[in-house]
Amino acid sequence: MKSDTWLKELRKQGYRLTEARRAVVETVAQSPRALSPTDVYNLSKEHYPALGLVTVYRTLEKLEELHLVQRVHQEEGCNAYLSEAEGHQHLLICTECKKAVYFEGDDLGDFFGEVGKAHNFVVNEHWLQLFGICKDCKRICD
Amino acid sequence: MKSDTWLKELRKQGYRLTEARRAVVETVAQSPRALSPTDVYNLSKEHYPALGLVTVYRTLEKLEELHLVQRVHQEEGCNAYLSEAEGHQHLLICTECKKAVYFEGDDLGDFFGEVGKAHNFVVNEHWLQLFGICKDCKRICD
DNA sequence: CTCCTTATTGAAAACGGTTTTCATTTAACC
DNA sequence: GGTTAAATGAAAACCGTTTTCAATAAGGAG
Repeated sequence: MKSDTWLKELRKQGYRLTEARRAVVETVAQSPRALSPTDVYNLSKEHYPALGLVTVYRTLEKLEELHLVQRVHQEEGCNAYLSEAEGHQHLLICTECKKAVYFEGDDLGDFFGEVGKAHNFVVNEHWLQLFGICKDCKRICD
Repeated sequence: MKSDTWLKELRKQGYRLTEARRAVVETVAQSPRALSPTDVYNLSKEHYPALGLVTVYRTLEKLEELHLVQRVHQEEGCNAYLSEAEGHQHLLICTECKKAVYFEGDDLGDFFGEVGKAHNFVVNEHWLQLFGICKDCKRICD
């Protein structure tokens, strides 16, 4: 269970495990799409109604510090959070249902180096995201 | 002169040419890096002190509508604006001085299609940005 | 199990960037 | 020059995020 791993990791860092934190972690860990703080708040409140929005912000901050979640940029906003993949991966996001999937992009490093060289840059980071329609949503559109 | 082209384009769309608008357009058109609304405000004020921040927002909005500028996402924020390139191009940004350069990425389409197929997605948009250090800043770092 | 310390919490206030409102100004056409 | 509606800047409203603070509760010590 991903949320248990996350909780264990939080504990290992010396953070306390509270009901509020558990609710937030559970929500984010099991979501197939990136969630905004408000999304997390609304979803988590169902399991822990006393939850405050502030706690959502603070917990997301910690999860990001520990590289358990990452911030995702989309057309609709740049403040959504998603479980991070292990290793260096990139995102493929469905523009209909917002489902997010990771893929490997190892092959691209060389190309990026070339681009850099051509412009007299030393490239040391890249940021790649694909957008499309997933099979499930495609079916509905047709 | 890029700013003249932009002003002409605004006029063509029926917008009026004001001093405030000229100042904003000039600032953004000639900037080598993406600028936040506040950046634009401060820089433009030097040429037109009566300028209001609201006008900056409104003008940037129009320039974006006309695809003369695009919004750029960076570590520091997602609300900076840069002249748009003609055709489909990607950005290479210096993390030191923020200078932005466009490059062609035509070769990548096939790869992206493959990634999509492997995950049962129809990919119809991609978002790619490289970050590095430009020659000028490299010299200073060394 | 109970006590104690201190991290964590939620409510409310503060904050900062963006948008709306509105009376005034001014560009563009006659 | 006169007219009209678009555009302007100041102020207020707005909204997502952060800070403040007193109350709560997690988790280690006894």
